[in-house]
Amino acid sequence: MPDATSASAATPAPSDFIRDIVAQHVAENRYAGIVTRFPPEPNGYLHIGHAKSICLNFGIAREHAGRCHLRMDDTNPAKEETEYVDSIVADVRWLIADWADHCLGLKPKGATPATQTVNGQADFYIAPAPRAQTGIADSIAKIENPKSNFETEPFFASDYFNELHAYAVTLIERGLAYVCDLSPKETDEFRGAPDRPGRESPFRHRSVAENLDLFARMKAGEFLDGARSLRAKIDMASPNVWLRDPLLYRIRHTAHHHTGNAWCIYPLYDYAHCLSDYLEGITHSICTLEFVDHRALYDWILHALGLPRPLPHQYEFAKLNLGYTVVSKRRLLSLVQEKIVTGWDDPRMPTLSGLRRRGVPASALRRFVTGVGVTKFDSLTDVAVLEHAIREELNAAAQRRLAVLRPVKLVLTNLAPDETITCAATNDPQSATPTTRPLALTREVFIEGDDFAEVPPPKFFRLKPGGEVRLKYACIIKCDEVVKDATGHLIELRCTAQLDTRSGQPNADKKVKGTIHWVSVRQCVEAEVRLYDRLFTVPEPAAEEDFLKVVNPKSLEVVTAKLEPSLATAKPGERYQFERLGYYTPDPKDSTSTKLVLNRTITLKDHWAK
RNA sequence: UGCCUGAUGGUGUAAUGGUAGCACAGGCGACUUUGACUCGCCUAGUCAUGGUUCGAAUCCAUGUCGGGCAGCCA
Repeated sequence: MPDATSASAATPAPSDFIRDIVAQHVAENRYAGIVTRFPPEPNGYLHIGHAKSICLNFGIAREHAGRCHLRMDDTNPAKEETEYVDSIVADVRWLIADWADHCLGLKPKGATPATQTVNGQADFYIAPAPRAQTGIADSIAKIENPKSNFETEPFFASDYFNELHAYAVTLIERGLAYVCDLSPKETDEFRGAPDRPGRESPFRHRSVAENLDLFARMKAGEFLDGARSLRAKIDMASPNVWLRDPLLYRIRHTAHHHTGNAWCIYPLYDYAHCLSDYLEGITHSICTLEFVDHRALYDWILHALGLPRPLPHQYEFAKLNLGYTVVSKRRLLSLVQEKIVTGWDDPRMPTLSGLRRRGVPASALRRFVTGVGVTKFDSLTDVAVLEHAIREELNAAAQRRLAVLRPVKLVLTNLAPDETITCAATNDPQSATPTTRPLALTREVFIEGDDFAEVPPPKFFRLKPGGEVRLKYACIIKCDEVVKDATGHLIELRCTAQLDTRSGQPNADKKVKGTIHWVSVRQCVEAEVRLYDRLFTVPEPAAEEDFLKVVNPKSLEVVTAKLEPSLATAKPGERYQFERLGYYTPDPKDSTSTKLVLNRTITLKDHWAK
């Protein structure tokens, strides 16, 4: 199987109960090929919970040389917008890049299902854009650039409205669906309760001819919203409430983002989803646990139609719950509206766009969700697992740099004011063939405020009065004097540099307990650095009565940092490890060539801090 | 007092009738010009009670606890 990343090449293919089922089907030759789908509703931004689903669906497609269709589940005209379609495509593209983009199933722009004959029976089918012809990378590029005349696009459930309508007519003709005049409120009352059977609608036994006529008039726009609906005729006494004559179509005189004003009746999820899967030739329709009860309806609709091709099946897994985070759309929205964050892509948000902006690599998200596994157990995953995955990826990929967040001036009294000593700093210590860059040591440097303590706590092995530490990549220094102003505030530290302890010098091997980072006062650059922390103070903010009350007031701290000069040209997309501090990346929105703005993706692990 | 679904260390997840393992977190130590990384060691678990079996996390029964379901949302 194709695999571009070395990290995942070393990782064995994941195994879980759904993959076991798929493998079984492959062994049995049940389908011609494996086709999954990721079907978001374009009414919000994708978040880390979606990442689990995306990686599962694309992962399975990838492991079986199959396809995963990206489909907009857009059957509700009132809630969906084109703006979201674009962000969803971009987020999915980013998450699967260099991993499963060869499995991304798209369709020719504007394509709708075609009629075909299977075993002498009429059938509808929508073919994906051929891989060889369009070239995934090419088609994606065009999708991402709306100015170009692209020829592929995601699948849209709304592209199937004609076929869905035809299927509904078939259901009516078979006496399996009827037009119901009950109001929404009455429908509710007639449905009964989980422990109490429902009652049949008085309109349940209309003739086929009357149902056909009424349904046609619904479509023609003769009735008001909610005045009538199309219902499946199943069983009002079923213990499964979703089988109590569920609604198939509702009337909505509302324009749709994709079909405009072509329709005033719109199919509901349960009706549209199984058939969309069928039309696209999906084999494994994987969704979350809340749809378990809907599976009987999924199967009922497909079987009621007597469709000629192999039917898709639905499988359910538990969605991701992550400690210290919320993902529900309502809560995410209120974080934005209450201005607790700056937007959907605020680096503290668990949205894919927020995580991306924060500097989290897509590979880290994939590593994370793979590690979490796929089960039916409703669990709460420790954020530490996510953080670990991020550090793993970044440790291997990020260039090392020196930066000081909270500068304290330090004077090397035995260096002349204009003297510079060039040191070699390692860029990539994890590499088999590390490279270096020059760093200038000067008389005045900045060190981290945290790295000096006038009254050191026990086991403090950084700088203290009379103590020695190594300046990373330079030499050992000794703190001779602490200079303070009249109010007792620290002005500067006066130290002696032991130049013969530099690399290559006679005493290079001299050991000291601590090594600290630094930047030259004369040669550094300044930057705004945004220090992010978790957004909430409790592991399960969604369980709070008011989750806004447990927002972490210190989730963002902004500092003006001093950076080594090589960082002056840092560009968005680049990721650095500031030694002894953490991983940082230029903010793609706010960082400019004249004003550097960096986001802290994550700190380094720090046992000492505990 | 309905239906569906689940329960393995602190957390997540393996073991599909045959040695309860892995990862994260935590602890101790080694290494270290990053208190990082890496490496070694350690802590800690089968919801309960019965049953079947030579043998049960696994199969059966009962119970307990958790999650989901009664939108013309998805």
